[in-house]
Amino acid sequence: MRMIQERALDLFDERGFDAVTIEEIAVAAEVSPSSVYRYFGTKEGILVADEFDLMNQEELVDLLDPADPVEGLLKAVRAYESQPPADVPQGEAEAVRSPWRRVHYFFSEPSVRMAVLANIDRASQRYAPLLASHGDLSETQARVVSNALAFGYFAALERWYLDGGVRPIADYVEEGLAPLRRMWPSTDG
Amino acid sequence: MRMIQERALDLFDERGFDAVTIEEIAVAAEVSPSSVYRYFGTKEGILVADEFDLMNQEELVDLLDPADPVEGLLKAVRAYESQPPADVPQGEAEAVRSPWRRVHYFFSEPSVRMAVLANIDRASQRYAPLLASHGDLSETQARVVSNALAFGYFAALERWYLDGGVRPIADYVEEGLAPLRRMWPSTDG
DNA sequence: ACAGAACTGACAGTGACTATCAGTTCCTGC
DNA sequence: GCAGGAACTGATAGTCACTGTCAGTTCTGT
Repeated sequence: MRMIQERALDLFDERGFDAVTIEEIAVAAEVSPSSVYRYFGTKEGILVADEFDLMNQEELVDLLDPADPVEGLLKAVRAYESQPPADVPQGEAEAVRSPWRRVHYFFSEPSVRMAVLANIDRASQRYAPLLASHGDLSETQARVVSNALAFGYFAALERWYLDGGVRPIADYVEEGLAPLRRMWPSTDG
Repeated sequence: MRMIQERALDLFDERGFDAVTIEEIAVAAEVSPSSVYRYFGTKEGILVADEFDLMNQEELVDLLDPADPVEGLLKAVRAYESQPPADVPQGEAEAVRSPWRRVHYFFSEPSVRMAVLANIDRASQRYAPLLASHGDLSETQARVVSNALAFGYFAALERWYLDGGVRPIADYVEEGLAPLRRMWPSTDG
């Protein structure tokens, strides 16, 4: 399954997202096209799959403290960035390990961008109830704030991408989401 | 062109979005499938097209005052809601005029939802520079805040939909986006 | 009346995605 | 060991959204 992702990524980098067919990916990964769809559902899913499981884990309920969600989000991003590089041979170099290679397609390929938006939307839908139950927000407000955080993160990630991915993502999240912190005046300063 | 939209909407209401093909829509609207694609680009576009031209107009630069964008957004929504009913015969009843009929698909049909998200994303991208130039936000912050507003509006609209569309949309926007107002403390209270 | 632009329909083709069926592997109870 | 079922995989056929192109038509401006 990781095999499919890596082979697909190789082909995408080589010839572009649109120019690669599922059939070719299947051949390169030595599986059937059926299996590709079983695993990822869509072509975009190969790139987007579980990218935001970062937000899926129930364990993150603690992390995304409703009293200060921005700080929680920052913690999650920092944890993600500092996580031990995936079980990839060190020699394969940064290109494989770094999020850049995949994230690049999030913002350069329109259909992938849409898939990411949909994923963030789903993550936000799951998070909103937590915000409503633990905070002092109405359901509507919780949904709005949840979207503000989730898509605010997306905006920060895009800035990171547009800057070439040199500085840590967390820097952009911290700076970009600073205005949103005013929403919780009790934790200001 | 409005003909295509209305005929398509009739078919969607009758048999469901997925069960209707572009071919059938073309036949019903007495045009060729080519024309449908020329006008709307995608099947979802028939429902989503210019739904957010509300935000496209440059005239809204004045409306979406960077000093108080939430209030500006509210004004825009109120203006949209109170606009004279489209040139539809009065007899055809509310169902055609009201936004409900189309918005319904925004939240019930996943692919349409994705298209709406993409549209909001584009609108936000256009608005962010205004926020950066007129306000005291960095580019990254402007982008984040722009997304917070745009997708916050989306969340409020969904709540309106989930409630059955009985109260005005502006009510949900006003209530839902209240927390975001704290971002501009100067205009608070 | 005429040249060119703008619009439309017809056609052929691509490829993502679905549904279904049959074969294989793996896990369980006896 | 071995029947039986669940889980996984591959193969096939089919649908349909979407693209590109070309020819015919209508609508300009001069």
